[in-house]
Amino acid sequence: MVRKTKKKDNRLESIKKVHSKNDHKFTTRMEDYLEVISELVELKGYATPLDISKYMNVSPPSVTKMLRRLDKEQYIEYTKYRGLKLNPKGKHLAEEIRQKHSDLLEFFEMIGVDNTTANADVEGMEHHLDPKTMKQLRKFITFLKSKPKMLALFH
Amino acid sequence: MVRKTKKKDNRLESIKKVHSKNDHKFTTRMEDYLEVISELVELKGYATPLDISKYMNVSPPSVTKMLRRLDKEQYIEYTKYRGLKLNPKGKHLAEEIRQKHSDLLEFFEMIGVDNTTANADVEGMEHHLDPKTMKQLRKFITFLKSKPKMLALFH
DNA sequence: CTAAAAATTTATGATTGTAAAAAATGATAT
DNA sequence: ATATCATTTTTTACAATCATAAATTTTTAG
Repeated sequence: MVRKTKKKDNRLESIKKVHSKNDHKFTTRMEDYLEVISELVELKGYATPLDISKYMNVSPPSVTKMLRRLDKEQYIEYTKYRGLKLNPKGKHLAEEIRQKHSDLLEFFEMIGVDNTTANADVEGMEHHLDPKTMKQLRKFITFLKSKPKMLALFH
Repeated sequence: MVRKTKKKDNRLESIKKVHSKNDHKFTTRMEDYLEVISELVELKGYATPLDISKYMNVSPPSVTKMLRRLDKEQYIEYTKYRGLKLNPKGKHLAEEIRQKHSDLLEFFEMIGVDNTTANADVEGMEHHLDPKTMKQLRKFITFLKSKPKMLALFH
């Protein structure tokens, strides 16, 4: 009796802890933009507001506003009409997200999730995973890769 | 050359697809509230605005507003000052989230993520996973459980 | 030097949050 | 049983984030 209550209580307590205000300066939306910007820079060497708007599926004015925000918070250096450059801070964060994205995608495809679904899920999830979790996941992926026969058994 | 560009393009295309407007009637915030409400109902038989506000870490007025929204969208039946009841629609959604939560938690703990971290990550992720992905994950968890020696090898 | 394209500004809307004030409920003391 | 008072709940007024449409400005291409 007490045990059961205790367990549920813990669950609610966990949920509560998660919902407590975190003083993060960056929102997941900022991360989304940063990821797209970083992909574009990687791909073409630069990122225009129009391209960003296309891949974020938002209107150009939304992009302009976010660019100002990202500049103010030092993730990018942005000069209006002149373009933008990722700052070290932004580069670092984008790299972290890209790494998470890759790892999660690899894992999902390993366990048989189709590419489209995996990409969609990863895009939603990637902002919410602790480095500790990612470390364990990477370790596990490596382990799985070292046991190809085992994974074959699963499929 | 072309190959590399092609691959990156696909990645951006995937990201784009994910950010396209989905006409979901419910936001992840609504899901968060619904989850807490469902936990409270499970635990105490009812959910008061004050309790909800405590576990969501928001102020009571925020709760009142969300309750109206959830009522309008038919997830709960809410009569002011009188309490609330989960509708089938809300019950179903909450159950789905709880199931995801449990499964994800189980998996993370299997691969060695501590309970606190796992709970935090799961709370953030759970709203973003496709049923197809969850199905594969459950299948994989079952598989792992059937191979305890293998998992021991990982740890 | 234009005309088209791209980028930005302005005005505004939806969602989600708060603080402070008001209203309703419920518990207690007579 | 009811008047009173503390607690809970709701309303009101307003803020932050992120979005858009329409108008404007800047850049760029011919």
